[in-house]
Formats: sequence, structure tokens, C-alpha cells
Amino acid sequence: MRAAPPLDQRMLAELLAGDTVDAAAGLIGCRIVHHGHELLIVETEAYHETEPAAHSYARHTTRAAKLQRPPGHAYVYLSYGIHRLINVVTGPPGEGAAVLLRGAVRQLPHARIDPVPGIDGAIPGPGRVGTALAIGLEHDGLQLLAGASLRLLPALATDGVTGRELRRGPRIGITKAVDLPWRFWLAGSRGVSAPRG
DNA sequence: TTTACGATTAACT
DNA sequence: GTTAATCGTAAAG
Repeated sequence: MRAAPPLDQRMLAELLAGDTVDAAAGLIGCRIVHHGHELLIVETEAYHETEPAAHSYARHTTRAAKLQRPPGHAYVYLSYGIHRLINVVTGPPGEGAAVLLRGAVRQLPHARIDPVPGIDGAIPGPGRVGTALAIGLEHDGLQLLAGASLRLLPALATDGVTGRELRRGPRIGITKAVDLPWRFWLAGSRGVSAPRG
């Protein structure tokens, strides 16, 4: 499988409005920016209310409601009391689907604010993505396609991601629906959490 | 009201 | 390989 990320804003919006698994694959190579931190997304996972690993599965909870927002909205939550994980809501509003951003590489070395200590060019793991972007719970619910400070951008042709080998496999760190191959990553990238082959 | 558990990571043995 | 850190959420009582 080869990476074919959207190359303009309209294609990105259409991608996020469609199937969440397609969106997870297509977000590889897209960029997320926050206050001058620009990261290239290299690892994602899809979630959907029809499978039990999703926070929206068969539940009417606060978390589930946040996954009912229109596509392109952020769903940020605290994991293990420590890590802020950022998801992009996907599909038609009310579908309860999202893509978790699990890994990235730093896109621009000249960030406007100081790099987070210990975070270098490679940012493997969803907790580290949140840390590298300085994401907090206050960013939950923002529209990432139209945001000023926190924004999702389509891929750049000059990044060289298009056409690169894209791998697919089971999701990480879950105990339900463990066999669904809904994790995507750019083969060999240092910004991918293990396994990354 | 109380309890148990993560869409994780770092630091151990 | 195992475990601790840490807290919002949700299920149990």
C-alpha cells in the first residue's frame, strides 16, 4: 500500500467526512500545526462506534458525545491520568468515529516557541504527539480545519510522502477488537511507535 | 459515594 | 520481561 494523502484543503475535508479507516490512511503525510510547531503525521489509528475499542461504542457518555461532533473537530482526552491524546473526528456528524494521531516527525526545525525538552525530531507515541504540540484539554472540541493556532493541513508534495510504503496492522494498547487492522504507519519512520517495520 | 480501569510511557529487573 | 505514575470517567454499591 502506498501513501496518497490529500494535497489540498478541500480533499482533506472530504477525506475526514468519509470513512474513518480511509481517513486514518489518508492522514499519513498530512500536517498538524500548533503555535509554530509543525508536525508531519506518520502513524494513526481509526476508531468507530461499531467496534468495542471505541469510546463511543454502545455508550451514552461524555466521551462518546465528543465523538459525535462534525468531522475535523478535535477530541482530546487524558489517558492514564497523564497523557493528552488527540483525535480527529471523522465521518458524518453523529457517527462516533475518529482517528487517533499516534506518531509524527518534526516538520520545521525553527519553531517559534522552544522545543519541548526530550522531544527531538521523531515523535513516536500518542502521548508524545500531545506533548510536542503542547496540547491540553482546552483544545478539546476545536475545529482543526479552520483553527487559527491549532490546525490540520493537507500534505505537501515536497515532503516526499506520496507514494512511500504505507503499512497497515492491528491497533496498539487496546484489549477489545484487537484484530481489526486499523493502524497505519509510514514504513520505517522513526516517528512511528513500535512496531514500525 | 466508592472503586476500578485505561486508545501510555519511563524506568526498572 | 514487569511496574509505577496519575486522574477523569464510568460502573458498581
